[in-house]
Amino acid sequence: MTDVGIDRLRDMRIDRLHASNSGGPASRQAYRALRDAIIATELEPGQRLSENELAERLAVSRTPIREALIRLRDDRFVQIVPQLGTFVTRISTAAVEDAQFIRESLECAAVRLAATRAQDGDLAALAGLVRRQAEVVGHGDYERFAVLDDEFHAGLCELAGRPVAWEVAQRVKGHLNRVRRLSLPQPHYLDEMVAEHRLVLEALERRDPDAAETTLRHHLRMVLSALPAIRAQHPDYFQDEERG
Amino acid sequence: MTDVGIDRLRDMRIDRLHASNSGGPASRQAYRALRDAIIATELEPGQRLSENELAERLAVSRTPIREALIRLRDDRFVQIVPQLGTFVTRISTAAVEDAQFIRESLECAAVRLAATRAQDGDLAALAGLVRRQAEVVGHGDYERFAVLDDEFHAGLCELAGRPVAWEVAQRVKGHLNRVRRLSLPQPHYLDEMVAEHRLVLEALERRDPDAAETTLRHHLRMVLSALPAIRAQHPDYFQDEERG
DNA sequence: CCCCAGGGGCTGGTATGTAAGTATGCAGCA
DNA sequence: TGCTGCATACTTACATACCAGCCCCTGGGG
Repeated sequence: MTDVGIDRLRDMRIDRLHASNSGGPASRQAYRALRDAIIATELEPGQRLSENELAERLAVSRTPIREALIRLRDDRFVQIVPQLGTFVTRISTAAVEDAQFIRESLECAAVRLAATRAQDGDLAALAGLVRRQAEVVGHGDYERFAVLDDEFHAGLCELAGRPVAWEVAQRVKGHLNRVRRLSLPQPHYLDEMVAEHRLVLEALERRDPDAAETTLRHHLRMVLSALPAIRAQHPDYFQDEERG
Repeated sequence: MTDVGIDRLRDMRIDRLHASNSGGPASRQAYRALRDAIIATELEPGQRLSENELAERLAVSRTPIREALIRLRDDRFVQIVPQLGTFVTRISTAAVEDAQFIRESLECAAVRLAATRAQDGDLAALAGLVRRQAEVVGHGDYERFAVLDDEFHAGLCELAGRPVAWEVAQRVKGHLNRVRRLSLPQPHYLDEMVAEHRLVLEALERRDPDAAETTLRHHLRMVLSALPAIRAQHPDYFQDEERG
């Protein structure tokens, strides 16, 4: 396990801690700040972290930092090796596929439920969401689209009466987002996303569980298509040379 | 939120900490000990926990206890209220159904994969497992069966090439186990379990994903059938009076 | 020149101390 | 009798201090 160099730690934008993460206890703020930084690869895969350094940089003691790192370890975003160090996990093809499997299983099961339970009013709200997505894509606002995208998928689980499905999916989704961030967003890619959202929505309006599931599954798998290209571009970010 | 009384804490069998949980750092041992105690309702739903009391009882400092409680909160087994106390979560019908949904979604997706990927040798191993289950049920060994049951479901995910599915399922399964422990095990119930395992196995041997999924889904839902009776028997263990 | 032994400086794991906030019970008053 | 307000004894959240173990570098011997 090579050390990328702790100097990179200085690249992390700690102002994240004072931005959207300002709510709640320090440990939770630290968790969000570190998680965001890892997903954005501001903290690079393989990089060694130091509890002391992080504590100093985020202006808190080691205790909340430690609690944040424990949660990140459960999320598999860091690997804690006693008496050696804490490392940002390298991207593993297997781990990404695991995350994809979990998300796909949960969301597809949810969308089937949604197709049978959804009320017209709920679907109208979802339709409005898709329209707004089309808008922001027109303006090339990638960040805003990411938020609306999350809201769409959260909405699906909500409609199914299983918001917990989205909570779990969101936790593993970080691994997918880290990969997605490495590929430059292409406008035409975003258009496809919105179009597929629309297809899912239409299947729901027809109360067709099979079509909804099939469409959503295809939609969710788009993310993985960019994986090989990214691994070729950033081989040092991956831990597996061969297909795992 | 009423306090059941901290005296109940003394009921917890701390020797658990020195039994199967002896491996690893103290924080992990504490986590397992507390989790086991909660699932076995040695720590009762709604009961207030004290970091100091637990630390004293498990003969460690408050730090590892605290880290264990944080993990348990992520698992939704305890609820931490700042400056007030930490409480064992009451059983929530909604939470149990959530856990059931997640487990069912993941395992059913896995068993479909297993039906297409399984090698003959793997299936033979699984068959041996089912045979051993029949044996221990014959001896009325409930504890041993629980272990073999876990191994069976873990094996399904393994065959699918998605061991992570079982890891996630196992974490939420604690909520289901806590309910199951409250219902007295009936020998004929165990026989049914083994029979259904056999049905799943046969579907796999036929490489029939649909049958495997349907059978497994029915099997997994057996646990929930006891829920209303348990709620009637232990109303104080539940947080929801109505169906939620 | 090469190899190996040892010490210093890290690491995470644990223990303990400090601060801030809430429920509770009792004292005093209407 | 019933209500109000304060002192107190808890709680968690956070900060600090200490410990054991590993890495690495360096200096001395072969």
